[in-house]
Formats: sequence, structure tokens, C-alpha cells
Amino acid sequence: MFIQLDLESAEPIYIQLQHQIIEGIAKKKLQPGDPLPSVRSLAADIGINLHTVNKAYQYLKQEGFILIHRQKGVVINPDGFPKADEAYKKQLKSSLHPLISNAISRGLGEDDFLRICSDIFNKFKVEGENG
Amino acid sequence: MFIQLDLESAEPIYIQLQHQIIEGIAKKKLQPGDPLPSVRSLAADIGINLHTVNKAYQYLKQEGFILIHRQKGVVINPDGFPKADEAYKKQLKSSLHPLISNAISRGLGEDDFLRICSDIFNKFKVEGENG
Amino acid sequence: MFIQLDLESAEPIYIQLQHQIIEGIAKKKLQPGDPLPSVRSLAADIGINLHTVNKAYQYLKQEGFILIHRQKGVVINPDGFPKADEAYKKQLKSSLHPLISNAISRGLGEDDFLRICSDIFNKFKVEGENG
Amino acid sequence: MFIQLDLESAEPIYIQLQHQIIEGIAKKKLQPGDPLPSVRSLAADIGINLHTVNKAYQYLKQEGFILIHRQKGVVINPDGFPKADEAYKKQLKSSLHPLISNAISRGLGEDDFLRICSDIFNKFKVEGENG
DNA sequence: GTGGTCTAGACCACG
DNA sequence: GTGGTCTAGACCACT
Repeated sequence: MFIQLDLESAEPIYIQLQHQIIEGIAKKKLQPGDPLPSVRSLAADIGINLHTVNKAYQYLKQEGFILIHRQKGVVINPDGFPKADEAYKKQLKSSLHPLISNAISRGLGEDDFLRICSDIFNKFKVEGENG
Repeated sequence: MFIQLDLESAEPIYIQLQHQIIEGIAKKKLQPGDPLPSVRSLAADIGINLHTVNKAYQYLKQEGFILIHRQKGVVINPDGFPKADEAYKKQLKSSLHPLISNAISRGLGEDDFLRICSDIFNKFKVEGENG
Repeated sequence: MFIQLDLESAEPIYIQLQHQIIEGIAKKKLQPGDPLPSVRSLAADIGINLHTVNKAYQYLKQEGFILIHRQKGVVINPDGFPKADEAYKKQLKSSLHPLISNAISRGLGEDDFLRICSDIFNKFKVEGENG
Repeated sequence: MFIQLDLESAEPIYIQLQHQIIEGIAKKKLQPGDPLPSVRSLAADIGINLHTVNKAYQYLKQEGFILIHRQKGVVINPDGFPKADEAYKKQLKSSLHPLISNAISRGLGEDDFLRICSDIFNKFKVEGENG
């Protein structure tokens, strides 16, 4: 796996794990129907606790990114991914809000901010095509 | 004060408080040199503990948004605000990264994402001019 | 632990604690990667409040001397220590300034002052080699 | 007067005031027998509280840097200054100790440290000759 | 069991 | 009256 965790980060491990997997999807390293390691094997692989992996998987399942079959194991949702509905957009806005107010306070203009976002988007595109 | 907290939120109160004050700065409700309530009065005002207010103030002081005068109380930094240096941009990118990978996974395109950002920027501009 | 505090001192306990730990690093009693006691156990050990220990730890973490693992506890930064950058030197100078002006006023010459500094350095070297 | 205070500093004002006056002595701007402003006039001059000036003066008097005559006012001690006795040296060492352990931890060598001290001494010499 | 967060209440230094 | 410091005790998130 391509999972990269920072055990010393203030960010909880299960959150990092969610991000890494969603990032794998965004970069198309993980495509609908692709299998994911079992909770046990992934935990052993990364060297973290079972519960931590499970917590991340449960969130991804709940959000519709993955399916968890009792026997078949874990797969990327073959029916596509959760849509960007209003609830999601609302949550996205509330995440962006403090970032943007901070940027404005520091004198970082809208253009600069949008370019930074754009750069990140491009990074995903390129890696998605090549990786 | 215009502080609006959600005591039920998973977001720590002192973080919300930081955001609210930085937002006040972004909206120009709080201008350089403006006084802020004392930890005690703000705590009493909002109905939270003074240590919680203090924690938020200490962060804002450390970041350079406010000055804590020894006995005179707290003021918005009259010498302007922290610059958007490389360290800040790096931190901003790492905050945006998971948001954007999530957006891509959900099929929210770059244009939509940028428009949402832009909308938030505009909201600040308008409120900054009128408020 | 080798921590020695003076609870009667005007110097805040958490500052003394910071000094003691940095001194431990300087004397190489504490080496990169070494574990430090948890806030709770150290607090109980010394007989002070855990918040006081935590305050000292937070400062040392911020300065880069230690890492606070999520649940694993606290370790001396295995990647080495903060560098003596310009910001640090500036702060060091402003700390030395009043000490030196006082020394001059009392007729303590540069040679004597430097020798006192040198003695302290030597003490650290010797203890570092033997301790 | 040449007093320069930073009202926003974490350093108490009366401490800054002590430092400034001792610095004036070190730079020979203030010589034995020279008059100092009264508590009232200095407080008014700098725009701080009477008690603050008084607290600084009392310390300087106690240490032997100044004399306070009830009628004649305040003068720099005409009989010279307090000597660098053992008590003073002990206190100096305990002030230097944490500075030096910090320096060592950050990889600042003895030579660099001594040169920084030396530079500050030279600054006083030059200003003492010209000022 | 670990650190993170929050509350409550106290004393002190400062001005 | 202000912030700084310390204590005591509690609940929660994380692993």
C-alpha cells in the first residue's frame, strides 16, 4: 500500500488513514471495485491498532466510499462515489470558512488562494494520469 | 461582542473562538488597535471558563494577531498582521489537500470548488465594506 | 528522574521544568529518542499538577526539543534539536544584554564574565562525558 | 531621559526600568553623583504609574546603585557601585545556566557563545567612550 | 493509560 | 482589575 502516516502528527491516525484512502481514490490509484486490505492485514502492515483501521473503514463505508463484505472483504464502492450533495457542500464551506478568513487576515488575496487550490487540483490530475 | 459559539460542536471551544476573532479581523469588524474584552469579561460574557478564553488568546498572541498588554488588556495588533509566509502557505496547502481530494472523489470539479471559495471571499468583501 | 525543582522559587515551576529538561539534553542525560515520563506520572512523581507539567511539555514540543506522540507518550526529538538560528541568537542577545550591563556596572570585567561562562560550559562537557 | 520601554513586552515595566538605568550606568551616560528624575516626574515623563517607578528605584537603592534623599531627590551613588561579590556571582551563574544549557542543546558552541558576549561588551565600551 | 479539553476556584504580580 | 500561575478534578478521544 501507498499509505503514509505521521504517527507524531496531532492529526489522529484514523483521520490520516481516511485522507490517504480518499486521496488514493482522487488520484485514481484506487478505482471502483478494487480490493482493499482487510482490517487485520492493513493494521499489521502499517503497524497500528486494529481499532484505528476499523474506525477509518467505518467512516469510509458510512460515506459510501467503500463496501465491507463480511466474507469478500473490503472493496472500493463499485457503484461510484458519494455525490457532492448540499450537505457535503455545506460542510465543505464550513471547513473552508476559517481557512479563508485566516488567509484574508494575513493579506493573502483571493487570486493567490485560488491559484494554490488550482495547483493542488493539477497535482491530482497529473498523478491521476501517470500513476 | 459578535462571538457565536456552538458548545455542542466537536470543534474545541478555544478553536472556535480563534476562528471567530480571526473572522472578525477578516471582516474588518476588528481593526488594528481595537481593544478586545479581558479574558474574564469575555468568558463571563460567553459563559465559558476563563482558561478557555485564555488559550485562544495565547494562540492569537503567538501568531501575532493580538497583543496582550500587561495590565491594559488585549488589543488587535496595531502593527498589522502576520504575513502569508512560506510556512503559512505550506500549512494552508496541507489543510486544503484533504478537502480537495475529498472533493475530487465526490466528483466536485475544480471550477465548482473555486467558485465556492470565491463566494466565501466575496462574502467577506461585502461584509467588510458594509459591516 | 533527575528533576530538581524549587517550589518556593519565584521562578514558575513550568519554567524550571523546561530548564531541567533542556539541561538534561545539554548534559546528554537525555538523548534523541529517549522516552520522557507521561504528564501524569511526572506530575505525580514531582508532586505537582499535571497541567503544570503539560505546560512545560507544550513549550518544549513547540520549540522542537520533544515530540508528543498521540498515545505513546513523550520522547526526546529523535531528529535532533532546534538550530541556533537568527531568531534564537537575537533572543539570546536580549537575554544577555541586561546581565552584561549589570556586570559592567558592578565592575566585573569582560574576562571575568567570559571565564564564568566558560566554567559553566566546561561543567556541561565534563558531566556530559561522565554522566 | 533615554529610557526606552516596551509596554507590550512580557517583561514587567519596573524590570525594564531597572535594566535601562543600569544600562545607562554601564554606558557611563549616568555617572556617580548624577541626579535622576524624581519618582513623580519620571513617571509623568514616561507615562507610567508612580508605583512602577518607585518599585524600580527601591530595587536600585537596595542594590546600591542609587541613593534616595528625602529632600535632595535621587542620585546615582557617588561612592561607586556595588561590587561583584560572591552572592552576585552566584546569582549571575544561575541566570547564565539555563541560557548556556539551551545554547548547547541547540548546537551553539562555546566559542560562538563567548563571541556573542564579547560583542555585547564591545558595544558597551564603544558607546561608553562616545556617548 | 495517554494526551486533549474544559471547568472551578485560588493566589499573586503588576500597574 | 488585569493577566500569570497553580491546583484539583472531570470527561473525552485515541490507541
